[in-house]
Amino acid sequence: MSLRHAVLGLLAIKPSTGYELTQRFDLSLSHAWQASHSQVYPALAKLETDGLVEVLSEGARRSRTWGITPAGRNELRDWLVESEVDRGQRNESGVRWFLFQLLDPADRREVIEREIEYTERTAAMLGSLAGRTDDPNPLEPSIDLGQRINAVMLEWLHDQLDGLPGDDER
Amino acid sequence: MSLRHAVLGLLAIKPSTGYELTQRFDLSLSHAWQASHSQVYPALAKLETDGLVEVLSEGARRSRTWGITPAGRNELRDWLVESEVDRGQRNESGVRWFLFQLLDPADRREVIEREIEYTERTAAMLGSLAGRTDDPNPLEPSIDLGQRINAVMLEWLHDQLDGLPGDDER
DNA sequence: GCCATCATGTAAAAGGTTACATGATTTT
DNA sequence: AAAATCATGTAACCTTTTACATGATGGC
Repeated sequence: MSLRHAVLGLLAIKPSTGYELTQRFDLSLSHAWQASHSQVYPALAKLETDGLVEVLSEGARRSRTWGITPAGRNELRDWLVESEVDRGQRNESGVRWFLFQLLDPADRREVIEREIEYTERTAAMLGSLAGRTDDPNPLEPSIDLGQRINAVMLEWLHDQLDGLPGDDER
Repeated sequence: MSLRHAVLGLLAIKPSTGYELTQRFDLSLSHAWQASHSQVYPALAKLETDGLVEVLSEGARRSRTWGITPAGRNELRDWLVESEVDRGQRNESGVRWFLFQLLDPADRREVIEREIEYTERTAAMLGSLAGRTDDPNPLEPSIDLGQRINAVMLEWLHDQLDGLPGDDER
């Protein structure tokens, strides 16, 4: 279970209310982890009983701002450094590309073109994230990685398109 | 739910018993999808009532070999071509790299080195898969993609290592 | 005063993992 | 004959998603 670690991590970056955490899962972690508020609130309650997070302040509308405790930082650090990475992560795109070969050329073309569009949109999004020279962005490394992977993905997709039986033949 | 589609896909490649399917999930799809036998058997039963798979033959030890029906092929094709890709795939490594910045340089070095080892092992494994020139491998494209992504990953990891505060300073 | 949004929670249903259970065949 | 492996299934538990439910505040 790494929902708790994702929550700890987000709180280590910045204290937040449960509501804000839900938004941050959507904005900055949606490509890697999702959690809706119905998971976040119980998770915070559990982390509190474990002494890993604490309420820093209470605000309007019954809101509570949570922060990570020193014990929470230890737990997070141990997870990141000492624990085994779970490599058996489910990946729907992986399944799709694995089964891709079963499609006839016309369908393959359609799938590839759809994916090229998506990849180009992602590239643009990553580009705008990286382009902010004003602040020294601590996320720069993972954005950079995303851009590099996106680039090879695009290349590969075009190679796959080129490899299709040409529609100029008769 | 794409467990059903993964099962349909594997059966579209080759008819199998439930037991063999479990093994094939482990061998060829473990990087993208896992399913244990306790998931596979009920899934086959469900797919049968839906008319998407059928028993082709019964063998020793009460074993039954399943195949995909024409309706099953339609369902699989529709999923691959017509349905939206679920992009919100959970990715523990993604979370880890996102939170990576929170670690101090010594810990970062440890994590990167561990990851370089893993990536090199993966590269070797992919290389041996791709090196089989004897059969025209229909999985070649996804192996190729895996190799390319692995290569940028390795580059990025070395760049991250180089970017760490040097331990030659005093 | 009404609506949108902020804010927090619980409950039901679906999906997935681990453990339990059993029997048949092959290998040693 | 015992052990390993093939082969299938169910049950309990945990996690995740979707739906239900409610109240507070700020802007119009």
